[in-house]
Amino acid sequence: MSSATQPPEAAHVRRPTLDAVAARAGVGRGTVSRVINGSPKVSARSRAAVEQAIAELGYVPNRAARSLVTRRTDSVALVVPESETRLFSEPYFSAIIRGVSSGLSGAGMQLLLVLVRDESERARLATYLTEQRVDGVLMMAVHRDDTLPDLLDELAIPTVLAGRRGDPEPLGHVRADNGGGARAAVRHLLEGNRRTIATITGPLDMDVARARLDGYREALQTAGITVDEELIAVGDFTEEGGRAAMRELLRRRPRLDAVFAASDVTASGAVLELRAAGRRVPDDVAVIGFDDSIVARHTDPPLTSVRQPIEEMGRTMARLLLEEIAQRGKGHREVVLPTELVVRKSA
Amino acid sequence: MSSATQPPEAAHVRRPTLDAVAARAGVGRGTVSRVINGSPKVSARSRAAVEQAIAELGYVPNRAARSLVTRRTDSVALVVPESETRLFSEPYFSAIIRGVSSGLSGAGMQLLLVLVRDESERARLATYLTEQRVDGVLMMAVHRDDTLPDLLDELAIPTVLAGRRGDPEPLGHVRADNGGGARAAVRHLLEGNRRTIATITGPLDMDVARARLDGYREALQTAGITVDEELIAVGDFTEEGGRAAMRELLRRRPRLDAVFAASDVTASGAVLELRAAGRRVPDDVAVIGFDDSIVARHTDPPLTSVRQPIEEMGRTMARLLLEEIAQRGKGHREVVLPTELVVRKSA
DNA sequence: GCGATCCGTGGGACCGCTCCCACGCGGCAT
DNA sequence: ATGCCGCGTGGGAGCGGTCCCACGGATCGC
Repeated sequence: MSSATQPPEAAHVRRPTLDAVAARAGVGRGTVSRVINGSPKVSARSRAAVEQAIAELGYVPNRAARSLVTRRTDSVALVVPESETRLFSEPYFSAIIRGVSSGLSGAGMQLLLVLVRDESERARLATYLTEQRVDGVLMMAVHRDDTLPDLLDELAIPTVLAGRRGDPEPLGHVRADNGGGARAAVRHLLEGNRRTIATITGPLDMDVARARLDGYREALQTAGITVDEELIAVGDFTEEGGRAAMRELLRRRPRLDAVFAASDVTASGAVLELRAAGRRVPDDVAVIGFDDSIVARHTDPPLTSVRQPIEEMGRTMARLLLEEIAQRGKGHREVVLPTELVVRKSA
Repeated sequence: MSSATQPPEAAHVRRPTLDAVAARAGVGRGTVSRVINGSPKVSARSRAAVEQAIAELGYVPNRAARSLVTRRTDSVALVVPESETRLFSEPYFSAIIRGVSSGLSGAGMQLLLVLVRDESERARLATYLTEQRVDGVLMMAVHRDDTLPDLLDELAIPTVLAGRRGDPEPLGHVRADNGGGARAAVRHLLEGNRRTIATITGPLDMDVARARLDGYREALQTAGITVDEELIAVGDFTEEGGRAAMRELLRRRPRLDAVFAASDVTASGAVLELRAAGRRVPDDVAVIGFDDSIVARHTDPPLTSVRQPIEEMGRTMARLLLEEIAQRGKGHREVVLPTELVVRKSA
């Protein structure tokens, strides 16, 4: 396009400024600014002139200049404890991001990804957030004793959590209906005429784990079955944890005929251990997982599992955050999204 | 901490500015700026005074103001075609992000995540990048005919790709030694006395797929075996593609005794199909996958697979990009990282 | 017909930083 | 003593927007 007289190191061409647009359109800076920001107080002819000038010049406002004066950055941070990216059932991470990104797109908001590796980085993040660097924060995988959310609350930075730390949770958050999912799973097992139903939980300092355990209890009680505490083993969402818990359960209650695991990975560990013990799945023992992750489709037999609408959760988080940013205090809500039992071969 | 006389809606406390620091330290603005940016032309006593003032005030420079004048944003974008996040062996995505984030941390660079959903978003991204919004761009999953990289090249925006579009690739990029990994896999099969070794490729418009296929060919030729084109089936990295390709291969060459698949997911599809056809894995047919993803550990039997150092790739991408940003034109390099065969039960 | 009202507009002030120029001052050569 | 050099330094001039005030002209009511 451009001719040969350009300097070879053309680095960073100067982009047209608002002044340039104003000059070309034959109006003042203020008017151009108004057009860009959609103010109604502009005559039709001025608006047309400005819009044409913008198109001709290929003008795009400078973000830095704008945010210097507006004190808004038009970007939000998604904070993820690095330790969790590995542990969490893998697609979860991608799906949340996909959802958040989709919920943000259209609002012209940037997504900043912040992985927190260790305590020192966690401290640095605190400083970081204290600057006026983001308009809001999304947090994944918050533990019960995590203080970062409190800091955010204190700094009055709009925040939305994925899941809650406890009940009640003062901050806005989105979560799946973990209890409902667990109840559905146990109900399914009962309908399959299983009577001695065990469960392997997640770490009980996480609300998801507690909620799933509570759902398990409720479903049994509703069916008029007394909960046998010996049928409850604590896991940690890992495969190895699932194996260990399963061994323990088999020792305590050898005649169990079903297991509800709080994650697919845990369930896959349980299946391995059951097979090692000579039990057939689902013939002797039925197994249900949670998450409906990729693992569920690839175990042998494929796992019946509770699906949570992860991408939808991400999208909802973004929506809540945008609302909260737009009108502080109006938000601070919680949203619970439905789960769904996906029946495969293991139960 | 603060007393009760504060207004209830304390929103956005005014942070101290550089002027405030200068006043407190009893120096000029210029000196404070020099200290912050590590200029050597500051006397020890001035520096000490400034540093103390900064600490006392809890001063943090305003990013927007700085980048307005420096024309740097201190942030880089990671561009990911949304379609790929689903398709790609899942942990890949997380691992790259983890690596990039780790490579970026310390350099004080922000990571912007940009998922490109469709063509319209792709076009918008072009505009977006034309603004002075990021100092550099990382791109994942580039296809052969992707024009975005060319645009970036044209705009003189430092860019590093994950993988290359073709050979040669003018842009800086990082990739795994796909050919070497494939050769190692085939060699392993040969050492296990397999002689009729088939392969299921990925989509051949992607360099990774081609490189793995080439590695397969080379390993056979090195062993003095003529490549039988009927033993090559084209897949698409999906499970269903793997099944279809496997069916086709069994039809063409019923007596094959090994399969090298270009991804774990493909391999898992192949295993399912082999079992459906009554073949035992690995007894009758050995199978090797690629990626060493989570899927590999959970199939039955667990897959022997070629591991690529994904996180390391992300880290390296970040490093190359930072170098390129620091001194344009010096970079533009390519880095190839080694792969490694992980032997499990399937071969 | 005249003042009050309103609408659209131009442009100064400012956001918080970096860049750079000019200046003061001490040390050294002359 | 005089000049020169160079090191530290202060502060003015922007960077490219938004905000808001003041102003001109058309409209309105009486």
